[in-house]
Amino acid sequence: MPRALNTYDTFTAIAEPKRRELLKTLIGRELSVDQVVGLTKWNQPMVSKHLGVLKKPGLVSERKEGRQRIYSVNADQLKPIQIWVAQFEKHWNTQFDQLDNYLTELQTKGVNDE
Amino acid sequence: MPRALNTYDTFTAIAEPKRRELLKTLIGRELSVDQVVGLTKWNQPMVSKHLGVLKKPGLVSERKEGRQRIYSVNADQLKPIQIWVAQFEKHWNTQFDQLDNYLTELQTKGVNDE
DNA sequence: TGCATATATTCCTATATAGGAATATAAATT
DNA sequence: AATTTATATTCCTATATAGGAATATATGCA
Repeated sequence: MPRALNTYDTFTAIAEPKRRELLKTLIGRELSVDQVVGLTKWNQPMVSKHLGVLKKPGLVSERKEGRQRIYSVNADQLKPIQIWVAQFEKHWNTQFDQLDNYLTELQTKGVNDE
Repeated sequence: MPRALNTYDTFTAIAEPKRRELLKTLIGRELSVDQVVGLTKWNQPMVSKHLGVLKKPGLVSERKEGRQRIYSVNADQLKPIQIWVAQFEKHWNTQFDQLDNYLTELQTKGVNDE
């Protein structure tokens, strides 16, 4: 079998790079599907489909306005992720120089998945 | 196509509930495969396979000791997740009562994916 | 009503992959 | 060497699902 039958919880939704990109595109603003298409250069059905997946666990909300659908991020829905990761925080390597190295490296190379 | 060809980055690795459970089991201690089998009650090949997936993005490390392989979590590898989620933090609903409700709810019902 | 615009859905295909069963490898012990 | 113990791998199957193409739906406008 593939990933368990439940699929499309928050963790699964953000496992897909395109959907992370989509969420980032929507940060702090409301966009119609067409505007997202313009920004991402993806074809329209692809945008609609990924937005649909993000909608299932409530990561995005949708609002009708004329014939447009305006989407926005429900950032709150990422809290479960944050909380889950936080369990591991106290076991991070907390030495300052290493954290510093890490951040420097990020600035230099960029994060893999933004 | 399924999820992009890259698969098995950190985000994908933790999208699987069993693997999250596995990581949690390993927090703060070193365990042999057999010990993990004992704790999880999964069959041995399943444990080995999931550990293998977690090893690819470096979420766990493995060390030989006799005929055992001792696994431990590299919590640091979850930083990219933390950093990615942090982009959205400032857009969270920050009202105290709501956060409080949320935490209370967590205590009551437990988190969906622990 | 008819047409244009905006978005969603359906159909299709390729492929990743979780899980089970069986087997292979590797190390220790006798 | 043979056996036992610990772990990994291979083979198989079912299924989820990303992406493309085509189509459907829904709304607004002339």
